Amino acid sequence: MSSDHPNPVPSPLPSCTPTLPGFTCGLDATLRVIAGKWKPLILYFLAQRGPIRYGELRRAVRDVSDKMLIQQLKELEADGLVKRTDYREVPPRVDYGLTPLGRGLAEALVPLCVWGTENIAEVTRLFAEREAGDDKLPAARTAGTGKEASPG
Amino acid sequence: MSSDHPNPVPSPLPSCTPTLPGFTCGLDATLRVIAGKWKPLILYFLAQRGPIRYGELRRAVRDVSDKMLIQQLKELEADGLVKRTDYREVPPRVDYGLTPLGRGLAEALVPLCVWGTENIAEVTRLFAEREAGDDKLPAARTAGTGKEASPG
DNA sequence: CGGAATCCGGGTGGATACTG
DNA sequence: CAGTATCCACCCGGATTCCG
Repeated sequence: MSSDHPNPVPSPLPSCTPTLPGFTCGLDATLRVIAGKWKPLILYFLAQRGPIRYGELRRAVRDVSDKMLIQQLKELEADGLVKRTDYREVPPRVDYGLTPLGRGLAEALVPLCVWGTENIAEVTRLFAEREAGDDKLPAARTAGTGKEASPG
Repeated sequence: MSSDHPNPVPSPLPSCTPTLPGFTCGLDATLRVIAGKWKPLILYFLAQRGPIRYGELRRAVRDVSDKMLIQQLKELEADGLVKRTDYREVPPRVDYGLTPLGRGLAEALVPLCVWGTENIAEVTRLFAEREAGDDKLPAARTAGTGKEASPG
């Protein structure tokens, strides 16, 4: 069963140092840190636009509620990725920026952003098919990731 | 802590082509594709180990149930990232591999893997503090997104 | 071995109203 | 402006059971 299968064998990716305590691999560790619907987007916007105020961040990350934004920001802050600065003024002024750790993580997101931009046509078409109701995928689609599919 | 400004202005990241139809940016599009607790891990394992059988993949992605693994694989297949091959044998033999599109996405995950590996110490410490019940984070941890990535 | 179907609890996350 | 508090629908995802 070595040479007779129709699947072309791709060249393997660089190793992931799979022997880590508590985590499957480095990717696993990263995924747990950015686990949360809005965290990658938050990190990336903060990286792009520098320390920005709460309201501006909320406008940038569209479709996010106050509750979720605050919640995820608090977690990111507790994880040492985001730094909050309260200027203690009236009216209130608070801004959020990245720590060095957070900036490193944000930079690691760049290839994902590039991939999405380069393959935007494919992705758009895929989501259009999802919306149209695929015959071959009755429940897997609706139960999958259809929640945030409202077009903005 | 170095003697830096409280809010150091980071060097801006490369642009994200923020004017895309339906998506906030390229990163947003990518995130919707890999939305799902196990999808990035699945993609990465498939990229590393080539076309592998179902059982082997399940062993690689630990802590995943059959239901979730199958579900996410189906979505990845429907999205044109994963290719399933059924050899129609008894006992059944099926393997999963990446399409060119999936391969590209998996390669975009490499920096995240690298970041996790390089910062494994920080991440491990953070999660240890979470488990210990942090005094400074009474409710944000328990009510927050501490566990999963909401595939959304 | 490789799946499919069903039940089901709990967490996620949205909406709304309110505060300083 | 920058949050906070509360309610609750909904979906994720685990366990179990059955099929080809």
